[in-house]
Amino acid sequence: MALDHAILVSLLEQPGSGYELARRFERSIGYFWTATHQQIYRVLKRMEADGWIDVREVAQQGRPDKKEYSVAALGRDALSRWLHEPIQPESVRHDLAVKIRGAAFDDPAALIREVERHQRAHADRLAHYLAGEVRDFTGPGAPAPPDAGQELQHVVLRGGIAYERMMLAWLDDVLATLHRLRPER
Amino acid sequence: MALDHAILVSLLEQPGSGYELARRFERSIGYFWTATHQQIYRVLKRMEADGWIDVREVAQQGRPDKKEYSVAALGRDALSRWLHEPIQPESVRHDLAVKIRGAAFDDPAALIREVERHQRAHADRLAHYLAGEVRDFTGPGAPAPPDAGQELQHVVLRGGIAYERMMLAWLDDVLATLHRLRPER
DNA sequence: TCGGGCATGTAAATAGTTACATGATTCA
DNA sequence: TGAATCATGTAACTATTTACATGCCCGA
Repeated sequence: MALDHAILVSLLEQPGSGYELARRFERSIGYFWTATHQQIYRVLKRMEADGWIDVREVAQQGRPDKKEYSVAALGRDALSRWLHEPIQPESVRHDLAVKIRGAAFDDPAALIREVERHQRAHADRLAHYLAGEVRDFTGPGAPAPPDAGQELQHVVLRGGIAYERMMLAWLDDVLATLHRLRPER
Repeated sequence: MALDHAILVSLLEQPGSGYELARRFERSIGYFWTATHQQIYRVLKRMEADGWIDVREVAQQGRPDKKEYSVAALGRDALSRWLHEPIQPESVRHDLAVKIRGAAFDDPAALIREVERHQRAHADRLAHYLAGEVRDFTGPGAPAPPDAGQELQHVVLRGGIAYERMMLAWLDDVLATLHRLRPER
């Protein structure tokens, strides 16, 4: 289970509250590991009880108080242990592929809208990634020379960019296939 | 939840037993939706109780009897309903990306072996996909002209191929980055 | 005063993983 | 005889999702 570890990494990059983590899981780290705030609060509680993370109550002005979590020595050890363990081939969950194969038993043309929707979502995400890359890594405001952490974050982002480009190209292929199968043409 | 639907699609493509489904989920449909036999038997039982699928006891020679499942009208309806519903952006789970970002707080070079392992796994899977493509779709034994079902299965397979190629290229990028970060060099 | 953002949670249901269990047949 | 394949399951645990819940502050 890597939610624990994803949270530890995020807290090492920047300590923060459960709420802040939940927002990071909607962007940034959330692009390769999703989690809702309910899950995050539960895991934070457990990791705190296990001594993996420390809490600090932070009073804020004009906002509710928050609990700022940071990684303790035990948490660092747990992360390190996980990093040195091999991980098994990741399990994929690709609804759209199931739908495409299922379309053979329904109306393939009915999927066109759905595929177009996905294509737009991927195009948006790609644009977002590319903007982030310029902002954080390749633009004039980016730190030079980058440190190891930045290099590693950048290569993960490049993976996201490559993934979105691959998906857009494939969804084009899917659309062309669906159009070819339409009876009326 | 798409496991139900993945099973329905697989049974429409070819009726079969829980055991056979479990093996399909190790190949073919399993490349974009994973499930273990325990999950499959549970879902089959539920779908049978709901009248989505029919069972037929099949006696076999030299093997235990099996229950052959096939999709009933109610199951087809359920699948059709799902196909016409939009699906939400899929949630990603990418352990390796978490590990790479985590490596900033450990020894990045220690990840090299792990990344190489993943690269080999993706290369194997790509070779497997390409062999399947020739066998089922582009080779001389393939049916010509292909029907809609084959076209759709082929486009899903092309997606798998594109994914594996993208991953191999990205893992090269990751390795180059990790090597660049090694202190000794 | 109403909606949205900040902040934290509980409860219930569903899904997924891991471990255990059984029993037949075939092949080395 | 022992391992591998075929075949089906139960039980316990862990993870994830969805729904419900509270309360403060700020700006329109």
